[in-house]
Amino acid sequence: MELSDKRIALVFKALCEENRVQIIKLLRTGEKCACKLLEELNISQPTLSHHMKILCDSGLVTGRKEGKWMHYSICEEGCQIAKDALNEVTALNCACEAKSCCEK
Amino acid sequence: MELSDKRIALVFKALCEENRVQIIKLLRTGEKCACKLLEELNISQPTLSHHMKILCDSGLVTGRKEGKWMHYSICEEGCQIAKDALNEVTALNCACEAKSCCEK
DNA sequence: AAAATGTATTGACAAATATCAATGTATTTA
DNA sequence: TAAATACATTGATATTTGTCAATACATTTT
Repeated sequence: MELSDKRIALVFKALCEENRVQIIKLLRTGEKCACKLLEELNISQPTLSHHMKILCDSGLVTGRKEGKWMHYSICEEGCQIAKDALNEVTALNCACEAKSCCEK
Repeated sequence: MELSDKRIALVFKALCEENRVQIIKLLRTGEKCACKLLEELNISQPTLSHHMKILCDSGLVTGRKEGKWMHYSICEEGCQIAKDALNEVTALNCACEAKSCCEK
């Protein structure tokens, strides 16, 4: 499925901030609740909540509520969509690559 | 090579803005000069120059000056680094995935 | 039911970002 | 050499973003 440019920007917005990169890397070892993530980061609880919303909006991360806990994990489908999007936007179309515009 | 979280954020910053997504997609058909890109976008020349700087800083795009023209193209090495980074930050470590923290 | 706990939301503010007009700098053309 | 061209930089401004304290909400515990 083709994503809009706006949607692609939303996906990669997740990874354009250092704390969010750190958060998703923390989730590589599996599902973690927000309180656990909070222990490992030097940010306040509302700030974490803000970042988790952006990560979930991107599709790279998903959340599961269990009682009063919020469990976050990496979403493999969302990650595959991101990888596909990155491949797509950077895919050279070799047919036209040889000559450039604006020759001297 | 392992990139720092800050460097990863810089790479994906390139793709977190809609105009920049559009720009890199325009470059898929091959090298283009700034004036050609400008024709296809609804932004001013200084704004394009600003976005090209961010794209080049990310490593996804590279620039080549020829006379008064600036030719931009997708940098395959930089794109591979971005793909590797995306794979790395989203790579599940299956050993620990089964159980979560904060059980009820 | 009251207190405690985990998380989201709100409001405020500082910092970063996107944007354009004006200007500067090379380079080319006349 | 003067004018024109292509692009970058500067300065200004509006918007967005990241941050935290305070508060609200839902759930669990006592």
